[in-house]
Amino acid sequence: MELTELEHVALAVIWRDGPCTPYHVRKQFLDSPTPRWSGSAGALYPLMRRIEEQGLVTSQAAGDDGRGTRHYKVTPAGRGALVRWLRPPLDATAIGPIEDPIRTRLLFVGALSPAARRKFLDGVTRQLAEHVAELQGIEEAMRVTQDPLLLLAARGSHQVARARQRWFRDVCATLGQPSAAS
Amino acid sequence: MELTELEHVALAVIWRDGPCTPYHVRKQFLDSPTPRWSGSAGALYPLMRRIEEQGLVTSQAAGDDGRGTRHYKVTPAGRGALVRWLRPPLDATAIGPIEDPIRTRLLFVGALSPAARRKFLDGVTRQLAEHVAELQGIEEAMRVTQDPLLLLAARGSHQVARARQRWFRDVCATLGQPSAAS
DNA sequence: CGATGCATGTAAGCTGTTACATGATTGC
DNA sequence: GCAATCATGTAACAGCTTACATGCATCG
Repeated sequence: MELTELEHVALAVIWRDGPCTPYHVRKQFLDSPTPRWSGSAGALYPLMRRIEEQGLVTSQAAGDDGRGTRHYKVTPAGRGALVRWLRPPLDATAIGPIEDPIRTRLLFVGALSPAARRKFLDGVTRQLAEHVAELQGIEEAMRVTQDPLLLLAARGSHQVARARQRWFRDVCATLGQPSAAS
Repeated sequence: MELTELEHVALAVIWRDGPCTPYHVRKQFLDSPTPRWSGSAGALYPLMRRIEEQGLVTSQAAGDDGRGTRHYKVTPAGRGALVRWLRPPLDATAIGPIEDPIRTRLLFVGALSPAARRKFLDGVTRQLAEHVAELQGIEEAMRVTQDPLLLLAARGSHQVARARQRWFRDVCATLGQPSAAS
């Protein structure tokens, strides 16, 4: 009966975007600038039937549509589940440490020759710079949409990416000079 | 033939910690301060047999052990796979945007009443402060171990967490002044 | 010598992905 | 009217987790 993160987010999208189709929900994931889920049909169509069986949403056939499209909206019970999801204290996995594949790889740079290690540091520095620039662009774009929540979210990913970039500069400074540490 | 992230990390641990047992590898995940995988036996025992079949590691029975313990070490081919994993350009999922469940939830705070929204902002602020303090403690602990890579990694999670905390202060300022006194 | 924890391993299940199939709609 | 895309859906699989089973070791 416990909902997964994806189920919660799908429920939240249905709440926010009124009666809407499974495809609309999918598109939120497909179009997300910071994709965490693929928005695959194989995940979402069964998911929406599942939460309907649990009484969190109801659906209604779209009369004029020949392919059996159904429009979903949240029930009071679904609204309750949504509010519980947002009510502190948030569970540890929501607050907890964020995974960072670069940090993971860094632990094993000892496997590289000095030359390869320098290439690693330089390459990642460059890729991080590109990544930060991209997120900055997204933030600009969100500023135009006038949606304060989307803008705040975009600022979040941008700022976290910049912190990561600053951290990696530190890493380069520490590892770049051989025997600078002791 | 393409290795997953967990397979790569396990391979890297075997490289770093010399001939070692599956249980040793498991423990690295079990004891990690920033856990991404559970270190479950069900994942790791089959995994290590799998990468042995691929010729990335070899194993050898520990003579004096009655339970068939085997010690694994990486082969030249495994070393090659490890180096390829670390060679830029890193794939997009390694560089790309970091997921943040708080950011996700923020998009739907509109579902909350003003009072509940205030509780959300205050509660998350407090939880983030605790989280940052914990990561700071881990960084201090790593400073003592004298391992520069572990220290850099701990600094990374700490600094990213602080950036997230600063961002959330911005969020609070934008969405309504919380009673943030602490 | 019995309880507790260390260590190896398996079975089943959950969650989501990729790939495919198919019908409806739209644009040229 | 035909191709491209929109939209719905299913089947098979991948990757990991939880829960269990079991043998060895250690310490009171």
